This record gives sequence, structure tokens and C-alpha cells, in this order.
Amino acid sequence: METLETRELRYFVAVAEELHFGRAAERVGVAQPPLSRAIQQLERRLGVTLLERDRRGVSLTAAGEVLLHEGRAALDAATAAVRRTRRAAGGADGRGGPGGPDGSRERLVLAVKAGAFHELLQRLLDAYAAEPGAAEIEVLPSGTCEQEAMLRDGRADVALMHKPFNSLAGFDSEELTTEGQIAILPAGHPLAARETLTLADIAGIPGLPLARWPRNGVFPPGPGPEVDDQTQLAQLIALGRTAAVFPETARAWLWAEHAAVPLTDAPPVVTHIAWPAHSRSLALAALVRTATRLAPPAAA
Amino acid sequence: METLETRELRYFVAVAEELHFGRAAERVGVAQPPLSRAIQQLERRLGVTLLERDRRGVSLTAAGEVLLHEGRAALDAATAAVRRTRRAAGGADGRGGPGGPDGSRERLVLAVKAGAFHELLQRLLDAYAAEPGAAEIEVLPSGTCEQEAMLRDGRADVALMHKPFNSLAGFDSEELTTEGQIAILPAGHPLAARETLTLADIAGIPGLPLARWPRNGVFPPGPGPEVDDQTQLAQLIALGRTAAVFPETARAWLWAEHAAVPLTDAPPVVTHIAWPAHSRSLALAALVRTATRLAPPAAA
DNA sequence: ACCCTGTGATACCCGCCGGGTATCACAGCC
DNA sequence: GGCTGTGATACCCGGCGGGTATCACAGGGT
Repeated sequence: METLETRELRYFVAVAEELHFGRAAERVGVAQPPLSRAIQQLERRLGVTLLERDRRGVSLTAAGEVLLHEGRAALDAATAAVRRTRRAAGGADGRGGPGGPDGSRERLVLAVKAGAFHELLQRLLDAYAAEPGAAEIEVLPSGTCEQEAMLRDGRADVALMHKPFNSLAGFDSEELTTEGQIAILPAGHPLAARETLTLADIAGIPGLPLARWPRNGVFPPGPGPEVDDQTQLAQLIALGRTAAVFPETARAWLWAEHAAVPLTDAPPVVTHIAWPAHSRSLALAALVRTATRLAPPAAA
Repeated sequence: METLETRELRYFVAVAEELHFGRAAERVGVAQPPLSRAIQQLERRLGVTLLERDRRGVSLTAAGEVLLHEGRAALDAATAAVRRTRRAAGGADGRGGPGGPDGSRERLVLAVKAGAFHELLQRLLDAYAAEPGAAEIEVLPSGTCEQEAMLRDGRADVALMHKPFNSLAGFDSEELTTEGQIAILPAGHPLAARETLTLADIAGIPGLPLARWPRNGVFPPGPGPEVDDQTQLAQLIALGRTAAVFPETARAWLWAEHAAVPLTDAPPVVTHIAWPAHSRSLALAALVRTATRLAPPAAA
């Protein structure tokens, strides 16, 4: 079984994503003719038609679609391999048998959604630092729902994730906490005076459309303003231009001009600690243990 | 970020597994000097010492250990990509938009532990075949606990797994059934007359050591005979030379010379249907739906 | 009808790098 | 001290990945 080189996968993924040889060539940093040839060779070697070249434009075949998904996963795994290897050697200089206490502190990269988890994160870091032989934790703020990609490609070793928003598929995880959701409104808005709200209450309010976040780089369609980070969002809410729905612990970053009202029918948000399934790090295991001890799911 | 070529990963994994350049070179099909050079280049490019060359023998550094694990995962992902791409094109000739009903039947490879699941499997295949638009299911018998590797490297698309024995880490899965375990003994053995047994009862019987299976290619230490498949095991039991512990449904393949006695304190065995986390196949989703409908976990 | 534009494919050349053989350097070991 | 077996080094060569120039062809403007 011949196995594809990552170069070939990079090339194909670029073409499959751009659906344009010229742009793809520029992206991977080669000229267009070699790219064309590489894809042709790849198709010959696989014995599979991956692209439908319909003069003026390229489209993926079903097999091409499969290779796009699988190839992305393989490339992530490859870059994860080099990242994690470098990191393993970084602090520990590469010597000393695995698991042996050689005095060097392991390092773990923890990905968290920027702006969330203020208190839970603080308690976790404090409690873990007190553990004997604790690794050094580097907190890596991630964009919206980007933790999954960070775990996959090795930028992070472990992540805190929010269940309905993040997908835990492909990772090991432990449940930490469950919380309700609140609506965050401009302080002066009529609804801000209510004790509780429902999703229906805030769904179609004229003049107060819910803000939209980019998902996988694109904004979902809708009337609300497009925001990239919480600061933008907070400002727009303070200005009375939009509203948003967040987990309860988002109260931590509320402004004076904000009002928070519990939502009775919003799905609960479950916080998990997640890590790559094949991880073998002892430091990671200790961190997970600390986390579950600190915040047992529900009342376990 | 330069990304390793799969060739380099193959080379390194070979050396890391063999801990011997000569044998590794033979395994990957090149001469030894190019292999040495490739590893040196790899270490230079990563800026990391992966191997400790201590004249007369090679050993892994901590970083090397990491790259071995991560590299295996990446290689599995790469070979899975080509296998699944070829399979996607196999039946469907590569044409027809994804998801479009183009008349060609999708094919799914289902990995099952050889010899297990007689009735559950039969019912599942029958029920699924009756579904409209069902894919063609190819049943792939796997060795002991080999289903995980088969899912990872693309030899299979979906698998039936036994919970305490298989690890579901890294896969999506749904629970199907739970069953107790039974001791399988020679029919004439004194213990075979008992109504129930405990693990302690059969643990240290003189002259009747429990058989040992290879785990990851090596046999765990112990007094029992080493067996590779169920036929060998069945014969040894019938001959009164050994005993074994199995899920209840193993009654299906009992011989006349066998006796089965329930174990009261053995951990229950949970059967799952599992698949790669990033799978997007509609046919697979239908199969999973059929399976959960057919065998709801406990009494859901 | 014309050319211009933009697409991907082809033709051709070149330099580099992966692979081979021959050999070395060194540590055990009879 | 020679023999064996290890990995590293030296050197050469062929193939292949990459570049430039060009082609073939479909639209679309006027």
C-alpha cells in the first residue's frame, strides 16, 4: 500500500478548498503547472478521479470530498506530531527516560475560549499548581470554538470545552460543570426588568437582533450584527444595538450598562475538559484528576 | 511550520520500533545509510534529539517517544485517507455529487471480532438491509481487539466493540447491549456443576490455568496456555487443559465438551457500535440508527 | 466576428535530493 | 589481534519536483 506524502495531501487539500489551481498554487507556494501535475499523479496513483475539471472551474467528486476530509485529518495529525515532539523536547532537552523524574518540568498547553472560565480556570490552575510534580501550564486563548482544531493539530494538549457548542467527537473528555444560560441585554431595555425570559421572548425582538459569531470562519445568515470577539459584542450590547445568550458564568465580564436575565428554556451548557484520545502524558492525567475533583459533575 | 513527509515518519517509526537501523532499513525497503541520513536530517529539521545512539544499540529519548506515538497516529490517518478515498470511488466511480442519489450503492466495512456477535450481527445486517437505500455492508472479521486499529487506518468504517476490552477513545460510539460473563470450563470439571461462580473461584485452580490472548502482539505473562484464536481455545478447553471467561453470548459457539457457568462478579461487557469521529457518511448514520433501534441500551 | 481574459494542461529544462555502493570508526568478544 | 556487528561517512547517479514558456479552449465584451 503506497502511502501519500503529506506534500501531496497539502496540494490536494489546497486545490479542493480553493477549487482553483492558480490560487491553490499561490497558497502552497509553488507555480501552477507543478501543482496540476502533482494532482494528476495523485489521481493516477490512487486510480481515482478526484476533481471534475469542467473548463472554467473545478469541482470535487464524491471521492475527492472524502479525500478532502481524510486528508485534513491526516495533515492535522502530522503537524500535531511535530508540534508535540518539539514541545516534548523544549523543556526537557530530550534526555531522560520517559516517565523518569529527571527534574525537568513538563509543559502542557491548555486551550480555553478567550474570556470564559474566569473563576473555574483560576481555581483549576491554583489547585493544580499545588499538586506535587505539577507540570507548567500554558494557557492558550482560542477563538470561538477553535479549541477542537487546536487539539487536533497539536497547538494544545488539553482544552476546556462547552458541550453544545464544541463537539467532543474524537477526544477523550470528562464532564466538569453544568450551568444554565442567561440573556445579556442592554441595561435600559424593557426586557431587562424581567425576572426570567424564554428563547422565544428574545428571538424576534424588533430592533434588538441577536449578534452573530463566525462559525468556521463564516457568519451564519441573519439580521444581527457580526462580531468577532467579546469586546465588540459587549460594546454593541452596551450601546443597545444587540443582545446575546451566554452561559451563566459570563456574568463575570458584564459591564455596568449590561443586564443579565436567566433563560428558562435554553439548553444547559456543560463544561468538559478534553484531550486527544491517544495522549499518554502523566501530567495531563493529573490535571484531569484535579479538574474533576475540583468541579465534580452535578453532585457526584 | 514545516510539516514532516510521511516518508520521514515511516522511517522514524520503523527505527523507533526496531531500535536497530539495519532491521528498520530492511523493513522500509531501503539501504541502511540513507536511513541514517534521513533520521539525522529529521532531527536537524526538528531541532530535537530523537534517538540516543549509544554505540551498540539505539534508545528513544522522551521526545522520540512522543514522535513515535504521534507519528503512528499520523501514518494511520494518511493510510486511512487513501483507503477510504479508494473505497469511496470503488463502487461509485467517483462521479455524482456527494449525497446525491446516483444509483450507486455505498459500501461500508464493518469490523467485528471474529466469532462474536452471531445473533446480534445477523439481526443487525438483516434489519439494515431492509432499510431503504441501505449501503452494502462488508463484514470484516478482525483479530483480538484489532478493531480499533482497523478504524484508525481506514480498513474499516465502523466496528462492533466490547467495552472493557476495546478502548473507545478517539471514536464516536453508541451503546448497544450489556451482558454478563460466563466461565467456560471442560464439561467434566468439578466446577462445571456449580450454579454460579466468582472470579476468585476460577482464579487459582491448580491444573486449570486461564488461557492467555495476545495483547498488541505479545502474550501477557502467566501460567496459562497461549492461544491465538477461538478454535485453539475451544479445543484446549474440551481437552480439559484450560478455562476461559467470555461474554454470555459466547454460548453460541460452545461445544458439547464445554460447560458454561455464570460469573456473578465479573464486570459486565457492554457492546458498542463505534466509528471514526469525523465520519460524514449518511449510510453509516443509518446503520447506527438501525443498531440502536434494534438493541436499545438497557431499557431506553 | 474579433480579440482579450482567464482557466487548466503541456512541453521542456534544470538542480536537488533520495537512494545506492563502498568504506570507515568503534565496541565487544572469542 | 582479528572477527563481527553496529551506525556514520563519502561519493556518485538518476529521477523527480520545481520553474518558465506556451498551448488549448471557453466566455464575454465591443
